[in-house]
Amino acid sequence: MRRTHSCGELNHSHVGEEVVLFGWVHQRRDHGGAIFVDLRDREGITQIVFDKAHGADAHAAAQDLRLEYVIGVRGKVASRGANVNPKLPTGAIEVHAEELHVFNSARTTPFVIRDEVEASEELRLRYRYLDLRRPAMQRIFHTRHRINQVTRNYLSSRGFWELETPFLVRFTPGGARNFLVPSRLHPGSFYALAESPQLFKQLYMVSGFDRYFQIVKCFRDEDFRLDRQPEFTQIDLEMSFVTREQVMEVMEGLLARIFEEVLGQKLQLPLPRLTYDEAMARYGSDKPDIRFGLELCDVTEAVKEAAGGGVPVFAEAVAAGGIVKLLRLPGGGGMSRSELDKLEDVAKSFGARGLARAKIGPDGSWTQSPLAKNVEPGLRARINELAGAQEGDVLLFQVGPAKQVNGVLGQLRVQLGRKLGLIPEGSHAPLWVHDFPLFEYSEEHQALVAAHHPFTSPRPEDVPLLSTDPARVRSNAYDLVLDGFEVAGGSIRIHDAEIQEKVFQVLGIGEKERQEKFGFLLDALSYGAPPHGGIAVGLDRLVMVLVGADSIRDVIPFPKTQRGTDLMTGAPGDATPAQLEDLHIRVVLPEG
RNA sequence: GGGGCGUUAGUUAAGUUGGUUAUAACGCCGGCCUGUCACGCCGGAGGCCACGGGUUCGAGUCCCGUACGCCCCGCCA
Repeated sequence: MRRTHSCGELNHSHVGEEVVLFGWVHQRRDHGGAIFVDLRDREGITQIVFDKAHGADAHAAAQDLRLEYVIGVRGKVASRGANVNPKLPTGAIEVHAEELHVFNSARTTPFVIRDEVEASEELRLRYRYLDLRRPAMQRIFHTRHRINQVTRNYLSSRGFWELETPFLVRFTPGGARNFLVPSRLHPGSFYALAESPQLFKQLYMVSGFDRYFQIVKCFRDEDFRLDRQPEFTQIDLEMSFVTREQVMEVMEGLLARIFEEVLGQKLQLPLPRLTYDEAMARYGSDKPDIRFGLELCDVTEAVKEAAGGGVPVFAEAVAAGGIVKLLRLPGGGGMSRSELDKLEDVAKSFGARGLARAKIGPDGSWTQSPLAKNVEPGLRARINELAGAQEGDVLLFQVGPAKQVNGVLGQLRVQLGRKLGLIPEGSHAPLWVHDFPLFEYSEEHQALVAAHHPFTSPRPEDVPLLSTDPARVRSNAYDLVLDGFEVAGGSIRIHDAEIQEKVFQVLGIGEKERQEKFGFLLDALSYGAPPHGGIAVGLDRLVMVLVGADSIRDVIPFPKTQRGTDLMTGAPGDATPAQLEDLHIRVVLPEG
């Protein structure tokens, strides 16, 4: 037997043809004289009918079929007349089996291979090859394939060359923790698995390749989140002789093509933009989900003018240089005390000390709030005015350092937006966030560190600040944000030796350290480097958002669990003493 | 490193203030059935209640610890 068609393509036009289908037994309905089998392959499901009239031997053999047997069927395509199954694309026809061949039987699977049957994720990961049989999973990876294809076609058409970079690289400090690979030939020396192709793509620009892209794995030994895995894929690109506008234009074009191809949606270009400061002020996040409102309201100035307005925590916060912001929940006054208490617990889990609140009563009075007793009417009225508070609303306050206040309210906003059903189903809202600070203060190092990486260029108008007030320098960096996820980030790099020198000074990286760590790149930049910049897309995250998956694991074929293990293969595993000896490695396990 | 939630037939879940034989659905096995399509009907098998301690006359249920899974903080230039 040789396959003539897939299980997803037969329709009325094939009626009367003899066909051969191969696939898995998806469902079996035995009516005695007739046995119906839904045959499944990658492309779809076709109903096969076994009965004595069309094939007595086949009908007899079909009685032994069980779920997930792998079979081949030869038979004639027949119309189902009025008895169509509207749920199947092939529902207008069926195949009357004349010959059945069983390629392989199958043990009873740990879970039924069907979209509606939800097994625990743990079990799905242990039997990932079975989980991947589910049509819903196959659709995801087909989508992922199409995004790859669109990306290659689009970027090639825009003059980009697909070029590769090494995974085994020299360890470079800063940034994500690297996975280390011991060198057998150089005892005591290690490669690092590349956390990104960053330095190599810049070298391609120095080499004159002009426009590079790559769909590439990156490795980062950091803790996991629902959108973070230790190995993930980037669509990485870099361009010579461009401004950030040109990089953004290419990226927007790519995203628009992907939206059109995958969702059939036209994307309105150019995309909206927010500065980092604006994003933090209005949404409390540098990756805001702008599919819904519920914006934060800053009342710091009003509190300052009123000298705390009789509320001790307000007064303390502004005296210490902190801020006061609130989230107004329209109609939130209907929430019960315990609901609000739960919200306070949520806020605490985000690092808040508490969650002061006020329900708005008639005439703008505040009720059910410790604030209500203390607050001066003048400040209360001003805050109500700034927040647009109406009777029946509830105001949720955070006071303290800006970073904490924005962090807590920003996360609370997302949680509430989801809980209150403010996010329109199936909608997407991409935007740019730009003008990030070039440096940020690291508590750990008690010093300014690069917010992006040390080769990110400052905004030209901020260059003078490098010597006077480096903390205020904004960068030529930009993130593409989609529905609350950072799906791409990039920057225009420094190609001017003088500016690079100043950045290193701010970062406290001396001559010796530079040569040691980045010498090859600095050398390269000194031999005639074009102005250049680029961006890298987190492909897994993008796919996750576009297909509506709950986690990045659903769009990676063989992902790791949160503790970094592969439940199917058992990785990571032990090394043999001989392997360790070869690598000149001795294992010292932690105590206990 | 820290916080939270979970773990009961093959699977997904229920299991009351601690109380006799731990339920259901799907799956599995056997039988019947020629128009089902989440087929239907009849019958059956299937349990170290994650693991280890403890409290108690008595623990799936209460307490402590461990393992595993998930979510979050830190971390992710």
